[in-house]
Amino acid sequence: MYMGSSSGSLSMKVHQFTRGFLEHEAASPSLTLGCKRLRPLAPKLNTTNNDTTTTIVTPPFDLKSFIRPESSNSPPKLAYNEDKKDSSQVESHPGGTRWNPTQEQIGILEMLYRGGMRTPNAQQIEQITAQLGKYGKIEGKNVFYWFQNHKARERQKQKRNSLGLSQRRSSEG
Amino acid sequence: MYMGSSSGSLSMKVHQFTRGFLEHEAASPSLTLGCKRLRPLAPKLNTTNNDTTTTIVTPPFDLKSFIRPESSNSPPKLAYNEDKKDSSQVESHPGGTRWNPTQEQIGILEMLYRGGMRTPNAQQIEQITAQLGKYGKIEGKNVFYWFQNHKARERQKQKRNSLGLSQRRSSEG
DNA sequence: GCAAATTAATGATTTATTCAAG
DNA sequence: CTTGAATAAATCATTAATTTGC
Repeated sequence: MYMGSSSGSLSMKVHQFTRGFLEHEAASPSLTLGCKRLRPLAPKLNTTNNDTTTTIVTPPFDLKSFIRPESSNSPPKLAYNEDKKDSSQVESHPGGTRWNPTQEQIGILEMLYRGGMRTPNAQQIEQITAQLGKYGKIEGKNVFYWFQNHKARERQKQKRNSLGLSQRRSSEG
Repeated sequence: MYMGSSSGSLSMKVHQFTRGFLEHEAASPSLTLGCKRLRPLAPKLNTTNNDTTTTIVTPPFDLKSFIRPESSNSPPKLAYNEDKKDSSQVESHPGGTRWNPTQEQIGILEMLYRGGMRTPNAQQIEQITAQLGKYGKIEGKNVFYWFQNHKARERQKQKRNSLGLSQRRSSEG
């Protein structure tokens, strides 16, 4: 683990608030969880023991509306928007499912990474996204994910490399 | 990555002293609560082209601006008002430390969990938060975290339990 | 009966793993 | 195979219970 703390200093309580404003798609589920009408099915919230006769104002919200029939994590990744409020014109990428960074973006990101940045916080991400947005469509979450993945993968490579070096002495000829 | 909860004109004002959160934060990517002005997150076609007339060519913007050494800004957590308890005792102070759920909130959450909900998405969380907000201050990220933690800890218990049972089976008979 | 110290519980963050698109 | 995206696991950090001493 990294964090760079918890190694002796017992007063180290400083932690940087990194992630923050990543935006994510809602992955609208198939079920319509309309919040318009809720069925007053719930009888009442049986609170533990109420010494007061205060009737808990049971919210008329239907639990079923929340509970997803299937916890399948494979929601339709359709690029649709059930509630297109701000339908901006789509860029030149049709089925744009995921961010495909441009060279400029990658370059800048790597530059930042090499510069020492590992987990930018909301503020940083905001700026990075703003800058990278000039070179192509990008969102804050993309920046966040990129750093996460890049860091993780660099470590993987490092690890593999390290192992490889040890073994690499006989084969590989 | 989350944002505030609320639906409404809830003033998202953070009383953070030094936290420096420009906005509410969230950690896991899965939520998408729209900001006041930001759209509720379009799945992917939501790129508001921020076309500023700023002709700032900005080279590669200052990397340093982003890369912030930890030592640079380490605002003391502060918030240690141990004996400072003369006025704010309500749970309405956002500048609090962390969410401490009420029994009602826990009850509803457990109810939902038992109902089968595991990883509610933004939409669900939005509603849950709205409802739970009636019983006490709460944010969307709290709901998200709760489910994450609860699920994980239930599994831990299950695992431990399972192991215990396995051992018992041997000498059982 | 209260307060400091300790423990237990759990909210919040970070990291590792996995999944899926290209 | 590469890699963005998502999830789960592990960990940290803080708060509430509980214990201990006066």
